[in-house]
Amino acid sequence: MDDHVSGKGLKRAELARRTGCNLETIRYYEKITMMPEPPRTAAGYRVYDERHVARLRFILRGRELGFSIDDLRGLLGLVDGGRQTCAGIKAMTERHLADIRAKIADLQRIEAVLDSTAAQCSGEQVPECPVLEALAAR
Amino acid sequence: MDDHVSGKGLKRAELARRTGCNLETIRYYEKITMMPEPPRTAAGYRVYDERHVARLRFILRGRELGFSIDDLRGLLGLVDGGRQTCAGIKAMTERHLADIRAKIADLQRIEAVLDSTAAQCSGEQVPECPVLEALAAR
DNA sequence: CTTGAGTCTGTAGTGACTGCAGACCCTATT
DNA sequence: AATAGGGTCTGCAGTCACTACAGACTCAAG
Repeated sequence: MDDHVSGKGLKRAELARRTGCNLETIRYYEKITMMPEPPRTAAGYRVYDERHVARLRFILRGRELGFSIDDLRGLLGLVDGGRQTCAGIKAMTERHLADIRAKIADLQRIEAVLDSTAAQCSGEQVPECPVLEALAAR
Repeated sequence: MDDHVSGKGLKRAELARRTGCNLETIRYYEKITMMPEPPRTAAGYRVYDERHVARLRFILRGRELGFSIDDLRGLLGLVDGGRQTCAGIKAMTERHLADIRAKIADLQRIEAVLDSTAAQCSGEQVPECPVLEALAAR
């Protein structure tokens, strides 16, 4: 073991497990500079610590909330720079919130169409299916 | 002009305009066999007719409603084959509806998080921004 | 000392497009 | 008839955010 101090020095798989991130995605985030290059063991194995865990969780959570990689780069830039203009973050969040709401509205419209057309389906083998007609209609 | 009969024989740009589809996407749909290869003029220009318009609208509408290309391939296969088992289509639609509903639920959860955290933003330049903390939290 | 699991690298594939370069072609104007 | 401009053709590269793989290496356990 390169480290035997309790809890310190995670390998890639361990970081993946602790964050729920896909193994390869960690390497990908490093490549696109979303994650810093971690120190390595003599053999070249990546060694992560708690700050890496926190940062990766931040990224994953942001992605879960629908922020793009670029949005998160902005957010992380603020964190890294230390000068967090809360107003800026708020504005960004609110833009994003508007996006989310638009998406919800879209999906609800789709839901209504699908729901009403599926309800009309007899299940029989008929030449015209209401779902197909709903798709064809304009 | 290759055709001068009213309304017949659309060129690619015209099909794009009439359906709202991107010009290149038409060619893409042809390549992945979602759209049939249309007849060509002597010079090699694609010539579309009303059936192409209808089919492309069907595809675009389906995509708008969140069906994948593969879903639509299935749907179109039924249409093309003539043997439309309405029950099958209904089942597919209902699976898809469940997906849509799950997506709506997800987005609403995200909306709630973003909304409440953005609301806490003072707009001042503080060391800790609630949005950032919401992201970091787990 | 071997075996099996984990890690390393670079690269290719995914889905659903979108964009571009360079060669043709067609129409209208000079 | 020559030319200028648009539209169209082709193949291929790029996008986004990953995900998967092949082949070489390293490490700990039996």
